[in-house]
Amino acid sequence: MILPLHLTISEQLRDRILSGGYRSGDRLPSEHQLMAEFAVSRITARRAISNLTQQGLVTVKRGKGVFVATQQKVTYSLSNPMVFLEADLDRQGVKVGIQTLVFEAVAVPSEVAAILKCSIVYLQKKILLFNGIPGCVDVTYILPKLGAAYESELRQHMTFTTLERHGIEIDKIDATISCTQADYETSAQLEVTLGHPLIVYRHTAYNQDNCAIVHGESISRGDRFCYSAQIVR
Amino acid sequence: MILPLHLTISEQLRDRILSGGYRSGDRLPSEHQLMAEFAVSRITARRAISNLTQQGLVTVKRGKGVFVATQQKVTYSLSNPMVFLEADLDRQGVKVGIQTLVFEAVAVPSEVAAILKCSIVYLQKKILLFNGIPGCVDVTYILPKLGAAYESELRQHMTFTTLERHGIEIDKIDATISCTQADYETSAQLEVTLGHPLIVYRHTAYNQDNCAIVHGESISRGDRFCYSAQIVR
DNA sequence: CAGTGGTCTAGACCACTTG
DNA sequence: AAGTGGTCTAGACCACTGC
Repeated sequence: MILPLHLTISEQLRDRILSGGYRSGDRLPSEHQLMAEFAVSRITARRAISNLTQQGLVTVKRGKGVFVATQQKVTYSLSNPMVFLEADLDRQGVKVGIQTLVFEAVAVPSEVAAILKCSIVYLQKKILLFNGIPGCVDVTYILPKLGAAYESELRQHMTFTTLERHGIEIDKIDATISCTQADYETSAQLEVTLGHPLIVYRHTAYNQDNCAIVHGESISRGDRFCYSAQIVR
Repeated sequence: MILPLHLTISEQLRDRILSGGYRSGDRLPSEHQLMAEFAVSRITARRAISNLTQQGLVTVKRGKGVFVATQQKVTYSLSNPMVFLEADLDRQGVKVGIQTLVFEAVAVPSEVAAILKCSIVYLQKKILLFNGIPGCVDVTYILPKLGAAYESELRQHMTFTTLERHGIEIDKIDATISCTQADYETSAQLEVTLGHPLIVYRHTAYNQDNCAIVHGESISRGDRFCYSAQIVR
């Protein structure tokens, strides 16, 4: 089994990283140094580095160099009983900031129409900052009555926290977790490379009358975020 | 805001895909056609295609061309009450096949020692096939007594299904869901590109006495798999 | 065989970072 | 100014696909 040059180089660098030869935060050899060390062209050296960034092992800083990535994940519990994001992260010492990009009434998109029985809904797009660093893009559709009533508060706080504060209780959340790859827009918002893995948490919240009142999608950086659950018989 | 050439090209192709100009399964223009259409070098054309594959929008087939990817995800329910993978997927019309790569007694790795109170455990590495196509790499550590007793059956069936069939009931599962990017080995096993997003389901199963009996990690293709949950107050 | 993508080279210019 | 990575070109050879 013969590997392409760029792969043999990136695998060799990977071994050095995983074995501790290069530690977390260390600078890797520059492109020129790699060209000399492995006697390859610049494109091949760059391809090797690209292989490593695609595996999330290193991050590249323009004008500075290539550095071994450091991983530390924040956990959000899906377990019953229900816990809200802000409270859960606060326990882990993470402060959540909110930067609302869009808050407006829109015609309900067709995918959402079957869930929220409405023709007009409020659409909110926001970026969540974890300790000041962008970590999540959230798109939420809210029933018009609720969106209109609590707009100023919704703009600055998490949706569920706001609703609960006004006595609107969430009784049940249906959720799916999947993953995708960052498109250009999202990659810019979350400050990651194109194609960076993202965790998608798609949810629908119901009130006590089993009416869907909120539907949305939270797209978080896969390298910074994970979900936990406890399942019982 | 000026974008690099390769990005303007890939964004333009992306629009054509999302708007339906190119449909699912269609062939995109070849590298040479892109070079002509956008008057760029081959490297730039290739970079544009690479941007699309990194977003999971297209797949490349050597000697044939570049094709718009088709997405269809299989869902695994995390919700209570507990449902096992085989039963859950069977309901969705997906047949699960198992290809065991490793099944052997090993010294317990340090990360696992705190969970399974043992010095020797059975390690099983297997690939799960969904309707014959590789979709998941599973690494499981099993208490030695159980691994030895049911080896032949464990090799060919899902762990929990086998244990339940022998009266060993799982009472609780602690799980986390995160995502990563395929390294070279995993990318070869799951037939994806380096860096492909993967969903990691890390779990510990406990019996009625609240003893951990199984600990493991299922790494699934992010483009084929997702998890669902229902959370109640 | 022609057409496709995969790998690789040498060399150029630009933008950002640091001293 | 020197060093870093980012973009881009032109051109070569190879391996796989299908006719």
